[in-house]
Amino acid sequence: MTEALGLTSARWKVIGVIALSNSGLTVPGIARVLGQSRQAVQRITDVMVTDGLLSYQTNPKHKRSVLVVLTEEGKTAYQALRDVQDPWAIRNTEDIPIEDLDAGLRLVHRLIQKFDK
Amino acid sequence: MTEALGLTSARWKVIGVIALSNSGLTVPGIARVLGQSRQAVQRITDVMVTDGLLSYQTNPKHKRSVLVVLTEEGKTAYQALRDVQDPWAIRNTEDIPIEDLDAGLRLVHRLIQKFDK
DNA sequence: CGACCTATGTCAGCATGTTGTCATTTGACA
DNA sequence: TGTCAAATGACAACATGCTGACATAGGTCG
Repeated sequence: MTEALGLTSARWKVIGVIALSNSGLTVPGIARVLGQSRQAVQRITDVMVTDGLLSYQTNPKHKRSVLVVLTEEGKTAYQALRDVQDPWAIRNTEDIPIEDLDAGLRLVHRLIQKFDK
Repeated sequence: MTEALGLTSARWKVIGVIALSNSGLTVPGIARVLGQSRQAVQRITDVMVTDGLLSYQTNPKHKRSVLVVLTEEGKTAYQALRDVQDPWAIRNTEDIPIEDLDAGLRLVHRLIQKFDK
């Protein structure tokens, strides 16, 4: 799904997190949201900045830890992604009772919470 | 969980597949069961043979594609794994109604089947 | 039997993720 | 204000996975 847009799943995740934030996130911040190491995120964002999807912005609250924001190209990619993914998600779930999906989601959350302990 | 046994999750997966087979599997066969590339499995099994967990056995049905079998050390590791994982699985699910777990499993299977289409 | 497609082994390059280490910046606290 | 722990950046080593490519073995069909 991401391939047609020139993205990969890892970049998709990063774009998604940033798109849902208001004023940009630091690299370690993105890592915390994704539950990944900051080093892994750093590598991805560096490449994405090179590719023009993201840009680093001065962080008024921290001298070294810059904020990661979407460029116009990044925002376009995010929207293109949504235009593909949303219909896909609907297509694959529309014939399943909402109660079933909800119960499944609650079960998964419950298990995750147990595993984190 | 695997770390204490000197294993990794990738090796765990391979051992599990082989343990459930009767007379050994070929590398591409393991890959098909796991839904992974044969190259990825080949790399893992090569290391595991070096480490003494697996051994390659002549395949009467194929000159080049050998069978992968568990060594005694491999069987011991598998059992040690089960001794840790089974209680863990029970511990994390015993207070959840079996109907809920079953419904969740059916939902996941249903979604996977949709995604595969 | 020979041609041809498929399966397999093998090597290479790449993407994604982890952990460990060390220097530097931040921020809280005595 | 000085100290010190936590957070961050940066680099390295490694594990796991993918795809592509090429040669060889297996099996089917004319």
